[in-house]
Amino acid sequence: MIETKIREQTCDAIRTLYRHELKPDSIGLEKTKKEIPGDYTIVVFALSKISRKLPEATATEIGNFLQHKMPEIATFNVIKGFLNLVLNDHFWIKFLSKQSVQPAFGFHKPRHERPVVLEYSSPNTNKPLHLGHIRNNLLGFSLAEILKANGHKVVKANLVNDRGIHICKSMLAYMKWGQHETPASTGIKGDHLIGKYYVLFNTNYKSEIHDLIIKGLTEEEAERQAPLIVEAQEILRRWEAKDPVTVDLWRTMNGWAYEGFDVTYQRLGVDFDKIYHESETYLLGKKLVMEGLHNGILVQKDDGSIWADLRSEGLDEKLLLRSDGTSVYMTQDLGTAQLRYDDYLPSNMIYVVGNEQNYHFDVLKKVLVKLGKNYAAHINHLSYGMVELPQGKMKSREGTVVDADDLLDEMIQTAEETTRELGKANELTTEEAGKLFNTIGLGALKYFILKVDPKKNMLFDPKESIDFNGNTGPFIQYTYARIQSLLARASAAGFWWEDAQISLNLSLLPLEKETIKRLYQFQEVVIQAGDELSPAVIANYVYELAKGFNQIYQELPVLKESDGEKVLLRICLSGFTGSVIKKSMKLLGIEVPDRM
RNA sequence: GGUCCCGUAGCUCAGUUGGAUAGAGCAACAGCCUUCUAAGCUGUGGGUCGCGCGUUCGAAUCGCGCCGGGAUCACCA
Repeated sequence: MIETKIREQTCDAIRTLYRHELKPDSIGLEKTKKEIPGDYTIVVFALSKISRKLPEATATEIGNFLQHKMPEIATFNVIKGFLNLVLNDHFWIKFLSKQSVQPAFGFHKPRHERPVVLEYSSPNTNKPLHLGHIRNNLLGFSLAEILKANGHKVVKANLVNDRGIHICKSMLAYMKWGQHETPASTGIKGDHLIGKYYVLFNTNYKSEIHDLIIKGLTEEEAERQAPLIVEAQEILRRWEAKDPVTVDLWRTMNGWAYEGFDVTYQRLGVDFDKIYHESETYLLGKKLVMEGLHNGILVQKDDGSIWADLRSEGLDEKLLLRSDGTSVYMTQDLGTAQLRYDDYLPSNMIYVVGNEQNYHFDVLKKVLVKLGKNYAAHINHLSYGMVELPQGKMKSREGTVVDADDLLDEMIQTAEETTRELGKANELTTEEAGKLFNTIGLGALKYFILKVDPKKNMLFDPKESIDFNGNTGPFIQYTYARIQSLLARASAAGFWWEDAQISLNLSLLPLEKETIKRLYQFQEVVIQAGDELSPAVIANYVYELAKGFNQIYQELPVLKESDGEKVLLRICLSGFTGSVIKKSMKLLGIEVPDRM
């Protein structure tokens, strides 16, 4: 990469001119601002201490040295302490003509090392997926693509939370009021049917609490003593005791949830290499806890409950096993971490989990360290922000959630309406049109979510449906489709961009050069997205790329250009841009249509 | 209350290993389709980067203190 070379040569310049050693990384190198002539800028303020000369003089000396040593540098200019280097067009055109045809451009060769286990999705089987889960799933899938592009082996793992008190609540409500209805008998998608009973439980539980408070109990007492919660706890005990009737219903209802989830996953276009079930990992967790107790690392209280004392590490005590011997969330997560480590010996275990669980992961790591597990250091919590509605946080129990399936339906429907209004689907078959609406609707949704920095909370307003103009998925898809149309016309005229022989002596217009430079950047953007675990880096990049291309498309003729050499250059530039758009979108899990 | 995160244009977001006059989109207004797809392009207006102090040649970016918002501190997950 040219940046590396500039850094190294700058160090060489400083060594030669000022007898001083610097590391290439310590050179302040950035892309030149748009309004100023130049491609790369070296910030020399800090170097003037070494040269003991004014910043301008230092910059000029280094500039002269670099221009002499690097044939890529055409000229340079100095503004205050900024040394702006102008690379010659030859360099950029050579890059374009060589790299545009490399299928692996921007991607790294597989590294032969231990895999990364990337956990994402991890639904609870007591309710259907909502917008928060969509963010999780899109982030997880995209990150897997990005890590693969960086040469990592990735195991996409889904840890299904299929046991616990929350499932028992849905089960209890079903036993009481279900009247043996099933997804088949009601026509309701399995996960939604279960969600219905979860809500039903909570409604009735709430009114029981209300009644008890009226009878004089405190809120806390009422929450603990309400008959429904006591019954649900009894079901959890029966389940852990493997009571056949309980296990049977549990298996049936979870099966409904899985059927429902599979449909939603498929629509979202996400998948997994490995499914873990809490019901299969909690026993290992229990075992780890018991070992810790016997080794004196954990403590047991009088009521039989088992705890980790983390007070010396700035946290509190943490329950690991209830007094009745049943497991909590942390118990199984200890087991899952161990299992995952044993299964893959991963170099890195990434958990895509919301930032509301930051404390959980602090505790998880510290407990594992206490238990002597060195792999705790490789646990990496990708803590993403909440999706908030205008009224605030979504709450399943209060019904203020944006359901995943409903949202997908709406997005696809809006895509259809918009496309028809523009009169664009007329020539397509029903099947093609359906696929296109799906591509656009999902593209809009996915891009909307992924363009935001994962770590930040984001707002979704259901009343203002997601846009299709401006900085959006469909805008980028549209740019891609335009390019494909252009290339089709080009090949009809006898030009194939893949084997275009571009003259290296052309001079570039500012718009052309800008886009070539941006294509060059793709390589570092992929690395940055991988380092930062941030699809948003890719999303913002591809938007800039598409925007820049649209400017070219609008202002410069491609096929109608009179200079044949220029036609080749622009076709090649168009084809390369299309290819990088497609790659970027693939890293986001977004498809691009050839026509729209 | 303790811990952590956030606060950039009317709205949604970029920009944060310190660098040049702080950027996009949406919304508003004004233009551009007899020429490669107008889901596009061009232009105008819109900012005490929450507030204050400090570090620095230089702060939206780093430090400290406030103000405002959120998360979490469960024998929930």
